[in-house]
Amino acid sequence: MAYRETEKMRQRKALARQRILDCARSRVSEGGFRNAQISQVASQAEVATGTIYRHFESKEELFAEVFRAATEQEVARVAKDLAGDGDAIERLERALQRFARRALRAPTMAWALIAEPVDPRVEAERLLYRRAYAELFETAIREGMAAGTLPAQEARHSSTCLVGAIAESLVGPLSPTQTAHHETSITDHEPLVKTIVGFCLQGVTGTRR
Amino acid sequence: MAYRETEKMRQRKALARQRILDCARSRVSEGGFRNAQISQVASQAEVATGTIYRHFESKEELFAEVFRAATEQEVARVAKDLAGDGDAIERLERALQRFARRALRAPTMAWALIAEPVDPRVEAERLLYRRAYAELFETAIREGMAAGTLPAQEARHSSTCLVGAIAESLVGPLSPTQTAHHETSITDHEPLVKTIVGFCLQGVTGTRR
DNA sequence: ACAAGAAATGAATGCTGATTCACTTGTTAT
DNA sequence: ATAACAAGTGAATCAGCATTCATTTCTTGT
Repeated sequence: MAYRETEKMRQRKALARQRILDCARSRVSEGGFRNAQISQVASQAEVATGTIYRHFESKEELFAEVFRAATEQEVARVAKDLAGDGDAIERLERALQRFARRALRAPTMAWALIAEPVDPRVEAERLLYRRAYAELFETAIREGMAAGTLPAQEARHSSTCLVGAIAESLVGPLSPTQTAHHETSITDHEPLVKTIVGFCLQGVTGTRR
Repeated sequence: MAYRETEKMRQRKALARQRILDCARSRVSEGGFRNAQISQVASQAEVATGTIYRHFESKEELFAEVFRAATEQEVARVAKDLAGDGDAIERLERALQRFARRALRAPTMAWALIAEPVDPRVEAERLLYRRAYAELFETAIREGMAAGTLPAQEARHSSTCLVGAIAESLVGPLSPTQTAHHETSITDHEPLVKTIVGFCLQGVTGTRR
C-alpha cells in the first residue's frame, strides 16, 4: 500500500480542473464556442490535450459546464433583481433592463450563450437555462397577479414570450457580424433597451381583450 | 461540332435539380438538417453523390436553398395574412395565430427552420428570414400607427420582439424531445396560441408609460 | 454510325479536430 | 530508497462526412 489520494492532491486536481474551465470560458468569450478547440484550451491552460480528458468526459461535457457556469451567474443576477424592492412591474423592469445592458456590454459571450449555433449537448444546457429564466419571470408575474398589479394571465406562457422577445432583440445587435467592426464605437443601445423593456412590460401588464 | 445543350437537356437538368431539392427538403422535414447527409439525399433522389455537386456548389449551399424555399413559403403566407381585411390589430392577430398553428402542425420542419443548430451558411439564411418576418410585422405596425389603431412606438424594435416572442414560445413545444414520444397524441395547443398572440398584441397595442 | 463533348457515377480521398493510449513523470507510504 | 500506483503527456489514431475525379454513360449534329 503506497499511493493514497491526499488532500493536497485533491486540491491540486481541483485547481487544474478549474484552470481548464476558466481557459475554456475565456476562449469562448473571445470567439464563441465555434473556435474554442480542445488543443487551444489545453495550451492556454498549460496542460496536454490528454489531460483535459482526465477532468472531463468529452469536449461537449466540458463546454456544457462552461455554459452552465456562465449562465448560472446570469440567472443569479436576474433572480437578485427580481427579488429586490418595488412591485412586480418595477422589478421586472429592472431585471430586464439590466440583463439587456449586461449582454450588450459583453457581446461575444452573450451571443455565445444566447444565439450561437452549438452542438446538442450544449444546446440542451441552453434550453435548460432559458427555462430557468422563464421560471424566474413566471414567479414574478404570479406575484404581480396575486398582488393585483398584473392582470390574470397564463404566467408560464407570458414568461416564455418575455424571454423570447428579449433574446431575439439582442441577437441582431450581438451577432459577430454586427459586433466585429465597430467593436469600439460606442453605439447607444439605450433606445433599443427601452423599447424591449417597454414591449415586454406591455405584454405582461396589458389587459386581455 | 456535335453536342450542344438543347432545351430537352436543360429541362431534364432542372428537373433533377428540383428533385434533389425536394428530397433534401423531405430529409429535413423528417429529422432536421442534422441528419440530412448528402449521400442520403442522393440515394433518395436516385442520383450519385457526385451528381449533387453538379447542381450545387456545396452541401451548405444546397441546404441554404432548401431553407430559403421553405421559409419563403412561410413568409409569403404571413405577408398574405397581413395584407388581408381588417385593421392592423386584426391582421396581426390573424397572421400570428396562423403562423403558430402551422408550425405546430409540422413540428419537425418548423423546428429545423426556427431553432435547430445549423451551420453558418444556413444560419445566415435564418437571420435573413427572421428579418423578413420582422419587416412584415414592422410594416403592419406602421400602418396601424398611421391609422391611429396603434400607439406611437419604435416599430422596428417592437416587430423584433414579436418575432422573438413567438419563436421562443414555439421552441419548447416543437423541440424533438417534446415531439418524439407523444407524436400522435393530440395535444391541444390552443391555450398556448392564445397566450402568445395575446402577449404580442398587448406588447404592440399598449400605451407606453 | 460516329465523333465530340456533356453529364453522371461512386469509390477513393481529404479534412478537421476530437479522442486514445503506451509511456513518462510525480506522489505517497513504508 | 523503493514499491505501488496516479496523474500527465502528446503524437498517433480515428471517425464522420463532404468533396473530388478518373471513368463510364448518355446526347447531339452530321
